[in-house]
Amino acid sequence: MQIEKVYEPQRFEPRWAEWWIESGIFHAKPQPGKYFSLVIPPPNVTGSLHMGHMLDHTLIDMAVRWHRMSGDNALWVPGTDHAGIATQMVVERELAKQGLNRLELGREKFLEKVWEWKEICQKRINDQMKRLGSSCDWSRERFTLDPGLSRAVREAFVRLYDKGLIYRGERMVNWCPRCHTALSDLETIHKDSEGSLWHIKYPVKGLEGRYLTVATTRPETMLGDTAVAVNLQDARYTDLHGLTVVLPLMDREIPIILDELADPKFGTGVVKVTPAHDMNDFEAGKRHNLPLVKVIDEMAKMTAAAGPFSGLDRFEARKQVVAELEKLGLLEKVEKYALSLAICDRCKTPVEPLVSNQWFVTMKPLAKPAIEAVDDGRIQFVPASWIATYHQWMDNIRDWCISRQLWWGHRIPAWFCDSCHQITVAREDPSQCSHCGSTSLQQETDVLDTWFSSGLWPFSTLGWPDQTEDLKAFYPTTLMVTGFDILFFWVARMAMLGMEMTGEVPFRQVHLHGLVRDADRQKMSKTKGNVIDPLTVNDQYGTDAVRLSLVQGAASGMDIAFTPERMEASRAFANKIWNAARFIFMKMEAAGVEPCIPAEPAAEHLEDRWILNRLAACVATMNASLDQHRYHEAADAIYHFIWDEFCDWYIELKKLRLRDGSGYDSNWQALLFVFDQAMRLLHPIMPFITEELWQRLRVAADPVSIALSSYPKAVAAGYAQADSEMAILQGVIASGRTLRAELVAGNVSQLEATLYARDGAYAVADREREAIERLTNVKLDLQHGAAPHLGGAVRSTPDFDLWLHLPAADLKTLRTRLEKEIEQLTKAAANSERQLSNEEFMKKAPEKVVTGIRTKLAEYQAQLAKSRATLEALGQ
RNA sequence: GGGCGCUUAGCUCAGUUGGUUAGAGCGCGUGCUUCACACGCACGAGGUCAUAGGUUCGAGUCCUAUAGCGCCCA
Repeated sequence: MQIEKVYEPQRFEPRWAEWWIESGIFHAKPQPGKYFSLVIPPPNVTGSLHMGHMLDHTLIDMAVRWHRMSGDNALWVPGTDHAGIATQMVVERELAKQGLNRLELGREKFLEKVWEWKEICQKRINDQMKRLGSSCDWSRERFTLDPGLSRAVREAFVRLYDKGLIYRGERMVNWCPRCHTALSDLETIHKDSEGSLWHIKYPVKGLEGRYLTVATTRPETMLGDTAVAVNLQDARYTDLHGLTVVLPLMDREIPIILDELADPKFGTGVVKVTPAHDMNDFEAGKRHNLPLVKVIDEMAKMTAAAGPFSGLDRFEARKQVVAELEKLGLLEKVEKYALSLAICDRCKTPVEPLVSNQWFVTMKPLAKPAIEAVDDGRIQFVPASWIATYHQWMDNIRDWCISRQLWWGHRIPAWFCDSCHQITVAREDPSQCSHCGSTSLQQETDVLDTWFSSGLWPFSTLGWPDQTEDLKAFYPTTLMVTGFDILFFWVARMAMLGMEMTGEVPFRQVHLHGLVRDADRQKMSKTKGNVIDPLTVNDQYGTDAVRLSLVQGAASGMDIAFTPERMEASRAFANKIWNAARFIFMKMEAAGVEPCIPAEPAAEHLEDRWILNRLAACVATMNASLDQHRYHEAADAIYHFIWDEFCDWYIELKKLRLRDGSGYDSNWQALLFVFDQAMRLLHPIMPFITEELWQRLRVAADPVSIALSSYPKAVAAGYAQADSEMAILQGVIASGRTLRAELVAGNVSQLEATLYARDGAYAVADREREAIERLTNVKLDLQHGAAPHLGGAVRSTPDFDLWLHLPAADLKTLRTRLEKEIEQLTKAAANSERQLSNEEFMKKAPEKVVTGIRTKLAEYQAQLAKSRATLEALGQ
C-alpha cells in the first residue's frame, strides 16, 4: 500500500470533492422513514463566499454527514438568493465602470446584464461550496427566481392579498435616494454620528418681536413645515395657543398646534412639524389634518415646493438655508449634537423618509402563530437565549413594506386597470380586470423585497405549493443553521410565512452561530481589507484544517477570531493523522496484512482493552455533542482521542507487539478496528483526509465512501480492569520520564532501574515490562513489594516506587519538586478534611460527593506519606 | 430609553443542570534527528476565574450592585 511521505491535502481534496458529486452519493430519495433535511440559507449572488459562509456550511455539513452516517435519509438543499437591492447595486457598479447606467440601458437590457452576472456568481459560489466538500444534493439546487419558486412567490402573495393581509397604501417609508427604492425597517440601519442642532427663530404673526425657537438637525426640511407644535401643559406658550407663525424663507403662515410631539423638557419645548419628511411629524400631521408639503424628491433633490432652493441637493440646500437664516438674523445658535443617522444597509446613503405608495404586509396576525411555535417548543433555538431577542422583535413587529422600486426581483402580481383604476391580483397573468372586465391592464412595475421569497425558501425549494414527493418526505425541515445576524431577516420571516402557508413550522430547530472575525476581532469587510478568502486558506492549510479550526472556535454561538495559529494547529493535527496512517500502512505491508476491518475488535492486550474503553467514551461524547449542536466539544473529543490516546499511547505500545511477517493477528484486528472507527468519528469534521485514508482500507463489500459508512454508536465500555491497569502503566512510565527529564542532562542513554511494585501493580509491570523499558529507556529490575530505604532518584506512589540508578545525580531538583508536591498535597488533604469535619456538609451533601472526597483524601494521604518518606530518605 | 452578551493562564478561548487539586490550543522554558510524524517526541512553568456584596454545607457556575468591552432594537 503506497502512501506519500508528506501530508499534502491539495493533492487529494479537490479530487474527492469532485468524486463525491460525480458519484451522486449525496442524492436523497423521497421515501418514508426517518429523515434529516435542511435547506441552505441561500447565499446572495453578489460575489463570492466569505469565511462566514464557510463556517455556516461547515456546521451544516457536519450535521448532515453525521445524520447521513447515522442512518437518516439526509437531504441538504443548496441554492442561491437573487438578493434584489444588493445584486442590482453590484451590477450597476460594474456597468458604471464601463460608463453605462441602468436607465440608459432600460429594464430589459439591464436585466439581461444582471442574469449574466448571476450566472457567473452562482457558478463561483457553487465551485466554492464543492471545494469545501459540502455534501448537498446538487440535483435539487434552487435559485429564488426559478420558475417554481417564482410560482410559490405568486401563490403566497395572492393568498395573503385575498386574506386582506397585503395592502397597498400611501405611507411614510424609508427611501434610499441612491438605490432609488423604498426599504423595510430592517434594511435601514442606524448609525451614531455627530451632527448639529440648529436653533431657528420663527416670528409669531401679529406679535412684533415675539419668536418661537425650534431646534432641528435637518434645517432644510423647514421649507416643508406646515406647523409648529407646543405642549398643552407648557405654561410658557399658553398665550400663543391659536396663533400662527410665519415660516421664514417661505413666508408661509403656519399654525401653532398643541401636540404631545412637543416635549416641554426638551430644548425650547417647541418643535417644527414637517409631515412629509419625518415619521413622527407624519403622524402628528394626520392628527391635526396638516397638509403635506414635499420639498425633497426621490433623488434627494429639492422640489419646486422648496421655492428658491428647488433643484438643489438636500445637503447643499441645508447649507444655503442655514446661510440665509443667518443673514436674516433668525439663526439663534448651532450646537454639536449626537444623532442616530438612518442609512441604507446596502449603500450607506442616508435614507430620506418619504411618503409614497407602497405594498405592505400586515404582520401581527402572521407573527402570532410563529411566536407560539417558539414558545411551545415546536421550533427550538440553539442556543435558547435567542428566544428573548426573537420575542422582542416579534412582539413589537410592524407592518412590512415589501415593494421595491427595483428591476431585479419578483414583479408584484398586481395589475392596475386603465378604466376603473382598481387592482387585480392573480396567480396567472390576467387578461382582463377582475372588477370591470376591461382588457387594458398595466402590471405593477415594482418588485418584491427579496426576503419575501427567502421567507418561503424552506418549502418553495421542496416544490410548494404543489404537494410534491419531496415536500411530503422532507418537510418540515429538521434544522436551520445560520448566523444570528439574520435572525429577523430569515428565521423570523420563514417562521411566519411557513406557519401561514403550510400550517407547519418550517424547521424544528434553529442553530444560530456567531460571526467570523479577524485575528484582532474586527469584523471582516472589504473596506477594511481584512477579508479572508476561503479558497485561499483552504489551499494554504487544507480544507480539513480550516474546517476543524472553525468548528473548534464555534462554541455556544460566540464570534470566532480567525487566526493563522489556529489554522496551523489544525493542519498539524491532520499531519499527525496522516503519519499515524502512514505508520499503520507501512507496518501492514511488513506484516503481510491485507486491508480488512474486523466486525468485532480483538482485545488480547491491555492497550487494546484500554483503547476500546477510550473509544467507547469518545463515541458517546461525539454522538451526544453532535446531537446537541456542541460541535466544538465533538471536535475536542476526537482530537484528543486520536492524538493523546491513539497516537501517543496506543500506537507506541503497539509498536512493541507488531512483528514483520506476523500476518493478520489479534493486534491487527484491534488496531485496524480502532483506526477505522476513529476515521468515521472524524469524518463529519474532516471529510477529506478521512475519505483518503479510509479508502485505502476499504474492501469490495464496504460502501463506496466513508460518507456512506455507519457512524459509530455508543456502546458500554466493557473492560473494567483495563483503565486502572493502564493508569498504573502510564504512571510508571511517566514517573520514569519525569525523573529522567529532571535529573539526566544531555544525551539519551539507557539506565538501570528498579521498580518495587505492590500487588496489582506488580502484575501489570511484570506483564508490560517491555513497554516500561522501551518507553522510559531503562533496563528494568522488577521487585515485588515495598522498597527498602532509598536515598536516590526515586518516584513513589502507593502502588510502586521507581528508582533510577544514578549514583552521581544532583538531587536538588528532585527535592524541590517533592517539597512542592508535599505542599500541594497537604493543602488538598486539609481542604478535604475540613469538608468532612463540617457537620452541615456531612448532613446536606449527597452521598456520592462525600464518598468521593473520602476516597480523594485517602489518596492524598497515601501519596503524602510516600512523598514525605522519599524526601526524608534523600536527606539534606 | 428597552433588551442581550462578554470579562477565566502571556494570547485565543472551553468549562452541560453549583460538588472532589479549574482545562485546551498557541506561545514560553528544558531536553531529544527514539526505525509514522521537528506540522514531531518527552518533561515542565504559568490562573486571588473583572470588582464588591449576597444565597448555600459548598460558587468560575446562582442572585444583586459596580466597572470595562461588545451587539441588537427603538
